[in-house]
Amino acid sequence: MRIATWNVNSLTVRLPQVLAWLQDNPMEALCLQELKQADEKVPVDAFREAGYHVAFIGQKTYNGVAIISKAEPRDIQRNIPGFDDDQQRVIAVTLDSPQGDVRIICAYCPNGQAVGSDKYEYKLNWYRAFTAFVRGEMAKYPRLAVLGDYNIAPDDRDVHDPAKWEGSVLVSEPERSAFRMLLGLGLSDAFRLFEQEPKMFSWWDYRMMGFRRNAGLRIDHILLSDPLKAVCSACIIDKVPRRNEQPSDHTPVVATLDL
DNA sequence: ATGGTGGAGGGTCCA
Repeated sequence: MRIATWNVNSLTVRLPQVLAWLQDNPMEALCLQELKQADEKVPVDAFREAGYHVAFIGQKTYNGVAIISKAEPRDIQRNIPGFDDDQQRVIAVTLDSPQGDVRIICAYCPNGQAVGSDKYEYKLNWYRAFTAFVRGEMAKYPRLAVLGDYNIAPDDRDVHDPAKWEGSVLVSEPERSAFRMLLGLGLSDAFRLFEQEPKMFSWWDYRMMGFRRNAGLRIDHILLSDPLKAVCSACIIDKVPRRNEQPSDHTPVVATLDL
């Protein structure tokens, strides 16, 4: 099975690109972030016609996440239980696989805006709550994948110009430490299980021709529990959709699981 | 240091 994550920066705008990409790249699960649309606007019918279920939690203007899946989603969890938050950033589902249940968590982690800002503090608090949530999910579901826009570049290999970015939001040490806490639960960054080309990124700023200069960051990740790590045979960043007209500023990350 | 672009929504806010 293949699973993927893609921050689409408005599903209203990007729906045709998502459907076209799924046509070329069938997925057992596709995690979407930044829908930027209310629940009633989520294009459930369009996905159904393409052969997919949709579990989602929408939000007007900002945030909103969805999991597109071939199998019918079960045990849908929206948001982080016990974490009071009006921003819709998390959804989790259980999917059937030949080896048994696979738990999929889709997350749009906060951006943080700038180190020291209120939004930065919110980001670090959010990560504490999210890590506790994932710890609980791991205890319940051995086969767990956590996919999303983490808004953290884990180390300098994931940054086009580490000197320029040093200490700033998305790469600061407290953020990287929060990311390592997640890994510390027993999760592995699927992309780093394999040899990769240098300067591989998943996001490029719209401004200053970021994509043309490959001035990007790797901030979209697929984390796998050990039982899924053991069956993961590939993880790639698909840069093709970033070359579309009217692209998202992010591009999909895909993991292949031999299940 | 500033501002560059894109999305949403009708002000600016967010990324």
